[in-house]
Amino acid sequence: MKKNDIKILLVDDEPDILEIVGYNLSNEGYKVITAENGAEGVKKAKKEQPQLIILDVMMPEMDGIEACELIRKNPDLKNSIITFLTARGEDYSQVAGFDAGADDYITKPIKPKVLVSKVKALLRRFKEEDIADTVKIGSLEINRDEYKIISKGEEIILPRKEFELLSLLASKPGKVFKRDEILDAVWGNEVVVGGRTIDVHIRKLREKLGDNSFKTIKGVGYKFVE
Amino acid sequence: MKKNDIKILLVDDEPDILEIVGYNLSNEGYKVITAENGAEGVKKAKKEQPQLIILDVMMPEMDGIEACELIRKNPDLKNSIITFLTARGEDYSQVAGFDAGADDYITKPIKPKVLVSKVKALLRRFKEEDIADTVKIGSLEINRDEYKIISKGEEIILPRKEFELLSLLASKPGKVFKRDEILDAVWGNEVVVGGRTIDVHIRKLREKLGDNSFKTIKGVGYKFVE
DNA sequence: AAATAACAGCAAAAGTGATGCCAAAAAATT
DNA sequence: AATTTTTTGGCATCACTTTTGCTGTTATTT
Repeated sequence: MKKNDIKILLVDDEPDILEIVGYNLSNEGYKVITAENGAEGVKKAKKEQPQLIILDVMMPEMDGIEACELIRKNPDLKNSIITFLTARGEDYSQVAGFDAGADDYITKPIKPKVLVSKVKALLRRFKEEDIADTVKIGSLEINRDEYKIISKGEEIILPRKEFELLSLLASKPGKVFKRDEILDAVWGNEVVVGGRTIDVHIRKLREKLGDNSFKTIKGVGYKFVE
Repeated sequence: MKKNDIKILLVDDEPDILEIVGYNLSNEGYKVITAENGAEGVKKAKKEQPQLIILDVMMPEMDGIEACELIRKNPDLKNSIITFLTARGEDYSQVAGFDAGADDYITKPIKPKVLVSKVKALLRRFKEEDIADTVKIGSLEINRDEYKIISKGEEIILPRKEFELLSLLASKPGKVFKRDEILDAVWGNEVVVGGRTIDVHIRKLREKLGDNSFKTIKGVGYKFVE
């Protein structure tokens, strides 16, 4: 998982906090989602499945503790890390927060450096877990692990040869692959297949992904463009 | 792992701190080991393999930061949780501490209730990872200890191979496991079994858990999806 | 400009190979 | 010994792959 795939949900009723914390985390490369109250926070947590949730304790309507409990009840979110934002001296809320299932708390006033260090430390474990072998080209996402691709948000499962062909072409967008090269890479240099084989696979890919992505260079080969 | 099997190493040069923190944690049922300086702390950490290490930052001879770095270098201790004890306002040491590989910090003066809550919270993650050897994926719950699974609330006992196969596939939902990989992981690379063996086990699992969870990627392998 | 040749697109058909399924044998557990 | 689990081989099937023959297009030659 790359850094910019890590989502952090920030829940606070003060726009200033949202602004400054959000800015600092975005700057570090994280994808930041914000919510302005507990209810909205819970909703977005369920929808976005963030790895880290930063919850202000003191909020109108639904406070952080309650939101935390609701979030923890959701099984999909049980691996998320939840940390509270709390003013110095609110020791009571620390205890209650931990009981509600929080992993940590951050005290206000917030110091950007401390915050970022803390977030990194909290996420360290999470990061180490899964590094997906996935490549992104524009709106196309190729996932070698799962033998599937995501095009325009839609998941498509491709047969082996088609997948490998796409995988090859998309590995260097813009580069023209000669027919020989393709044959070598996808079919292996021992196997000999007829001349029209590649075309047919290209056609299948065009059907599934849209014509415009695959350009034919006559007499040479094919290339993939965004 | 029972609570009284959990070891906490406490490193501080002030006997008072050792006394009060140690007392509170012992009271909670944890096994507490103490050290009075950094060097001793590192030594005991290596020897005792505690799950949680609480390090005072300010100590004569070897300070907490240095000790932390040394501990983190030890591969056996890389899963230990390290938290610093620091006086309020020492923001510098917080940052340096995280850089040195700490997971958290606790500010002095220490409030027993906060301390205990925090320790519990820190250990919770640890417990979930290593102790409760059970994994949840959607409505499926896999209990490696007892070789059984819970699917849609119903408890199912699976034979070894079936269990291991499911366990493997479900360990990374979505990921396609190639036949070779499966053979390696479940059967071991020395043993050679016929080609139809995997199919049959997949079939059994499909019978027991429902068709839709196991997808076949022809020419590649299988994957588990929710 | 017309004729020719080379090339790629296309659809359908044929080929192939991997997987599903079964029933039965072998092995392991009880 | 009885039962359960695991493996196996045969067969059918289906998905994927490759071929085929045709068409249209582009490039080359005359």
